[in-house]
Amino acid sequence: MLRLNRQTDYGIMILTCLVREDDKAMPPRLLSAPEIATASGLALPNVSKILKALVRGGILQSRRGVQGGYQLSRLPAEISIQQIITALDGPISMTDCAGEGPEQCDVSSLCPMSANWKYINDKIVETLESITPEQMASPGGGL
Amino acid sequence: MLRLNRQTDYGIMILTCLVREDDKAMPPRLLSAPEIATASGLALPNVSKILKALVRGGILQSRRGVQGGYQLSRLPAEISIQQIITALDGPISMTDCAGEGPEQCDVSSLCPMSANWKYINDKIVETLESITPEQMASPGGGL
DNA sequence: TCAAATCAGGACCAAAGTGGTCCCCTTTTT
DNA sequence: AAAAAGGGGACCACTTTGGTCCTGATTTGA
Repeated sequence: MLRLNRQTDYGIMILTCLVREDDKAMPPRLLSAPEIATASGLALPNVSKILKALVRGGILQSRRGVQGGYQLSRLPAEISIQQIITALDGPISMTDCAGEGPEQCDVSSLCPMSANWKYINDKIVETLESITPEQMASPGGGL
Repeated sequence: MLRLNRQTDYGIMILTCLVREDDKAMPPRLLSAPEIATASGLALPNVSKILKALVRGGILQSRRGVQGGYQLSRLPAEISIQQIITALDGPISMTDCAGEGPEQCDVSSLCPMSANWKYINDKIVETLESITPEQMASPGGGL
């Protein structure tokens, strides 16, 4: 069905929450995992797992300890859906041929499809790169 | 990883084979599943399964009996990657929200993301609709 | 200095999905 | 009637996903 996995879907929901909060509070304060779980309506353990992945992906920054929590690591406008997908689901790669790095395809040098798959892949990445969670949060979104 | 399943990948390979054959033979002749398996280098049982799905999806026509086989059900230029994906993997639907039909999301009328997901989904469908297996078969492909 | 709060990392398991093969039936030709 | 095809689906091993939980490391502040 060419569907994002659910973690990624949740991740985007979470980011839209955080972007909205980030907008409100100036300077932006840290939100703890339990707070984010409540705000998003998702279960804490799962939210926690997703937040950690978003930190690893460089989208969020975290601070441990009392009064610790998470915050965006850059401006909302500089975060794209594409980046979130990559953090939670790995790089987009429609087929083996479309992926980066050493090709597994035994005849990659001969196969004409390889280059075309890369092109298609890039097109989709481009589309997802152009959309921010900020836009996702508003009904019209300009989309 | 946002990857097509392997059946779909194979399906596109098979279609590029068929398009090439269709080009050669005038009038186009039927190709049997074993012939297509040989031409594509894939295992017969699997090829057979995929061909059946492509018939159900309206992309191929089949004829049973001796001298039976498969052929394109319309001109190569009228077949898109998108159609093949839909036949073998169901309609593209990045999230539950992005899908057609009755929404499962409990707050679809409130959720601002729903409309935006549909927009993103459409964009991707559009991209895949614009590419034909004919293009996939050529190294440059114009892509 | 110690307890509480908070994130980090990963183990773990049930459930679902995928990939691939095979079987039996129907249709068509000779 | 026999042989050559496709149609439909069952079946199962394997992998992936979704979700929870546990243990350890850090930070704050009383």
